[in-house]
Amino acid sequence: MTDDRPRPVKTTQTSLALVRAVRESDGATLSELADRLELAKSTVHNHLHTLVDEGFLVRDGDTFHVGLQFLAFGEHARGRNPLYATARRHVYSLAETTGHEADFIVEENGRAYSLEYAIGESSRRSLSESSPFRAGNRFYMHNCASGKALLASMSESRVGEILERWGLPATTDHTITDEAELFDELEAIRRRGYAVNDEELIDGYRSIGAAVTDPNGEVVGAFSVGGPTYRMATDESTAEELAQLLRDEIGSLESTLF
Amino acid sequence: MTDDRPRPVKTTQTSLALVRAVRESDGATLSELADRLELAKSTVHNHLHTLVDEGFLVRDGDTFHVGLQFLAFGEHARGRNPLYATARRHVYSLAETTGHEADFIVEENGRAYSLEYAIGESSRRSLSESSPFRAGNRFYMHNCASGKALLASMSESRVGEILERWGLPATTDHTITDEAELFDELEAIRRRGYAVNDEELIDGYRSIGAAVTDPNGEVVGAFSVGGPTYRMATDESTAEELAQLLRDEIGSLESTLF
DNA sequence: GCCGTCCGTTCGGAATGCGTGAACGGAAGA
DNA sequence: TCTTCCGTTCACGCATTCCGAACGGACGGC
Repeated sequence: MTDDRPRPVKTTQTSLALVRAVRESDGATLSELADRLELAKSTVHNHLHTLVDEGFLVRDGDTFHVGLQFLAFGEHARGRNPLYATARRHVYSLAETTGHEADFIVEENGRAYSLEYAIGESSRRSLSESSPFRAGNRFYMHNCASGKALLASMSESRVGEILERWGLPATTDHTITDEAELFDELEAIRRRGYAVNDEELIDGYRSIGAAVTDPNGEVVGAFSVGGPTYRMATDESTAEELAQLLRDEIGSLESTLF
Repeated sequence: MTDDRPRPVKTTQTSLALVRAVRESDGATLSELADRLELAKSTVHNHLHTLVDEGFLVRDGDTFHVGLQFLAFGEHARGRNPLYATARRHVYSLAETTGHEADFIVEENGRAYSLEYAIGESSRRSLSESSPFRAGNRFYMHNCASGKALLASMSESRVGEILERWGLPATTDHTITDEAELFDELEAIRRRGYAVNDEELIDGYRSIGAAVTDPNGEVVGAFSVGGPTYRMATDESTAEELAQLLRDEIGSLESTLF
């Protein structure tokens, strides 16, 4: 049900598809991309060269990479969020005090974007920095802890819009794919005060999240703390303990900003 | 002399021009953009909607903003640089010990991109965070300290290529616009061991920079430290002092990485 | 309460410029 | 040397983009 309301600009779409493909394969050659997207080499050629010219791709020998030009736009978008400067410090603080992975997430267009991500010392050593998480990551709202925390604080109609737009795609066997089940879960989150993600996003990854609301009661973002299942106990007391840390951090943020 | 070698994809160019315009005006409406780029409203309409659909723009009421989607690409590009993770810590360290602004810069396609930027406590208070600098910023090589430090460590032919591609545009009265003068300056930098930027980029801004080279002697990046002229003395001893700090930091980085 | 003006949106039509495929040249590797 | 891969070039035909005019809704002045 992804109706392209107005007439989409196909040329732009293919250019962007190329950029996306370059990122996904972490560098690709012209022929690889032509095969992958089923386009003529000459077509890809023209697109790649204009993208390089614009600074959005870089050529290194015969392989193309994502250009640093993106960084300025990304930083601009991130910096526009009034919470970012403050929230990032709390992410670092959370990562340090818990030793787990922490991030701050906001909603945009029905998707959850990580604005800052950090990993605690203890986890960093064992993971050797190989976490799939990183600032800028985009998630669905229904299968990550922060996303669910955000949804739980939204109006039912807003949640409905988001579900209609993005559905409930599954990424693991534990992902909630039933709408009624999700609404029950959101109710539980509101009661509990925090959200739990138990391998719903990635197998072997568990996390808990809590939302930040502004004085008008609008949700403006969410923090989460998580890690591999063997390091994140399931019992309620540990969860409560982490949730308390989240709440403290959020309280401190809210008192400085609002 | 910006010859578009192959046939540029004009549609992609206008899409990107729109994104750029949105960023420059920090949010813009459809009509504003149509006026600005001299395009029909319907054309802009189609472009904006596909860009929103792809997540590269967001719509907030009637104004469009740069989307968070850029962040993932930017972080990806930045993370590809093998020095980044280490260099960023040194940027923070430099900002803290000097109290000034510090950044780490790399060259891509003949331009200098800031990968990380930080501002020392003492400066932050007085500037109230209003610095024009930020990670992702793109500079010309010839009018910033790090850029000149990079050029000074490159082969003459490489420098020639860059100058041919980008020229020597002036941003202040102090910008070096003469090629011979620039080469003299680069010679002086090599002799001195560090580069100085005295209001060549922005009026009232002074900085010094030094390059990082890998074991093969290739330049891989540069650090710089700077601030408003009233806080950055011109006398050689202060410059030498800061240069020494830069050298120490670079030495420490090189010993951990190489 | 009405008209003027602004916004974004829609749609048919027309020319532009995008996409193709075949041919070229150059760099490796067999 | 011959093969095979790469990226590059070019002329052609048609899909697509771009336009302009018309529409509908929101706002504000008169």
